[in-house]
Amino acid sequence: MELSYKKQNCTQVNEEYIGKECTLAGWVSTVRDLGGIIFVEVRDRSGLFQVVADPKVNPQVYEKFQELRSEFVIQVTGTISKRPDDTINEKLKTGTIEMYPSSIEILSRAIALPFVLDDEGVSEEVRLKYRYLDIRREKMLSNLTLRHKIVTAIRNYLNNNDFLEIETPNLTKATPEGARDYLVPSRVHDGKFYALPQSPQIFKQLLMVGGIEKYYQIARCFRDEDLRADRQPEFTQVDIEMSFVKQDDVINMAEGLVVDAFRAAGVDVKAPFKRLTWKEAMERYGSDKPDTRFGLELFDVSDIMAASTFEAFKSVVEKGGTVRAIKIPGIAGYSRKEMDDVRNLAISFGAKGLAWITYLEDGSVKSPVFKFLTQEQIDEIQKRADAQKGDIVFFVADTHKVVFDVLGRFRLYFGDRLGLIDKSQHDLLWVVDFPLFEYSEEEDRYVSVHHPFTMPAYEDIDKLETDKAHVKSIAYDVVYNGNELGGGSIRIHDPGIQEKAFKALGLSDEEIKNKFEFMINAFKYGTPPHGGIALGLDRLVALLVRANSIRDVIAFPKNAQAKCVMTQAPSDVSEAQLRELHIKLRNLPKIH
RNA sequence: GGGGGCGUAGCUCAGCUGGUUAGAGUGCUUGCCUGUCACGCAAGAGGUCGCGGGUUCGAUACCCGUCGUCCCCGCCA
Repeated sequence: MELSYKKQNCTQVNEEYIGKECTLAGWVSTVRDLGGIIFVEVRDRSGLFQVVADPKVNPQVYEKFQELRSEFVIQVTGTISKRPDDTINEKLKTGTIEMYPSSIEILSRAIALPFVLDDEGVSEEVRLKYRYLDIRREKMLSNLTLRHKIVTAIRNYLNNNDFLEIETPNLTKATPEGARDYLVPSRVHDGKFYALPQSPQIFKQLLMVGGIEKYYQIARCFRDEDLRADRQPEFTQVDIEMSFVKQDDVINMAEGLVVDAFRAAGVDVKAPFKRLTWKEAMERYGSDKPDTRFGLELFDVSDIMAASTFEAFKSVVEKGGTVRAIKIPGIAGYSRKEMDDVRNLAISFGAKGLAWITYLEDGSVKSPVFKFLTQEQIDEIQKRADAQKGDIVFFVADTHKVVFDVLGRFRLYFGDRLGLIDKSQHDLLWVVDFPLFEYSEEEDRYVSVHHPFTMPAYEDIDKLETDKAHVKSIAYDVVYNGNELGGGSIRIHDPGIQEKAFKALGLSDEEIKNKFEFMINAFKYGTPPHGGIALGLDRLVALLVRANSIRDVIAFPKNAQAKCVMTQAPSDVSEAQLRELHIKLRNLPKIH
């Protein structure tokens, strides 16, 4: 596209343009003033192009070039020429050609930048404060470009499969469960608040009631929780819902989408992906998002410990807990201090203690728990672990939840520390058959693992009233290299089952009516069986560009304190604005 | 809410066991330089050592507090 100020992009110009006139516009990337001749690299989004000012060729242009400084915005027009053979720069796409401009226009000047653009070591704090400059960096440009390509691939895939892209409200109703809401006060309605959506969940289900059948949205979601490297208060989900589907339909659709999204990032993966049940994932890897690029699988020794004289472990099993173990190869030589560190690590992960058996290189075997075990029991453990000289087997006894959590983290820790993870792999899998509920100690009731609209497994519907802990759900997560890319479920489309599900969560009739009446009503008017999935776009892109933080794939992210260091949001507002919103602060901000 | 790391020039950092004039690289400014591409050479400007308090004859350094920032746990249906 030819623009008024610019007829070519920098890297569009190639040797075919030699002898032709071009007009480039962009930023001054570098000025190399050799005294009698000045070289300037012009940068636009496409890349770099060298222009040369020689007083013998054009004294007026040379004079103007002496004014140029880094990041000035300029327009140059001139004929493209081949560089002398010995001055070709192979690092540059346009390194065989250059321009001696016949005219130069300074479109805008720039003061000295707060940091050097090609310096990789600049702190994130500075980068975020001047994000508009940070975005000029090649790395950020390529991250945002790849994000665009991935979104484009996703849109193409869904459009080609007959989906409609539909927007849902950002001003909506506070949701009862889940994350904390961002609230938006209503000026029109004194004392009332909208909430920003944590996800378009309810609306996309109502679109199914509305007969849309196949919906998607690149949806902004908001959660007022503490941040992490991979969590922002506002983030983007690829939100999808389909009617007349069972689990395999959604999974097949999503696999095609992930394959296309990865291809857009230059990564070839093949569908179908592996599938693990939630139970298998927990028992083998201690995680519902297992990284299966390496082994170190957990194994069960509850039966052995229950038969031992080791009271601490025995009693755990008798109370319904479990004792599981993990074999870590080649660390039997750990010093006393290293073992103390390992034990402290286990405790920091939530273990009450840590037991182990060390298989020393000299063939001897040592353990603080041998006195509680018979030789047969010791042999059986070695057999299950397939322990060799140099290995250590660690044991944790507690509730299933704690044991899996501790050993799962142990596994990741040692996988990383021992360099067992093949970073070149692209390990994609589904975790299916999640439990529908989990018990919340804090609230002393069962809460949804996924959300309250998740369909129970057909064979478990009876258990909604009798055995909540063992109700499986038709919910599935897609996992990439040990990271949750997304998850979804088949939804309840039967008002009767939905009511049972709400009751199982301990919601009273009144609460159900207040919070979900519109939804229950909607479902009375003919609701297709439906289900869907949501994929975390920021995390997906961050993983594919191997960024340390999703902030690196978001143009204007918040920092870890949920502040925008560039705009200083969130900020105080005027008393007048508050009054209009009928809001009185408990602690007024300091006068400024 | 809890734990840990960091805070010294515009940027990235060094600074010994507490010692008198706080350094380097880079960026910036100026001068010289006609084929550079991390141009080179030279000179110069640039500091509330985050802030407050304490210990001390003396604190950038030690202690306490506080603020900022990053990571992790909790939390994130």
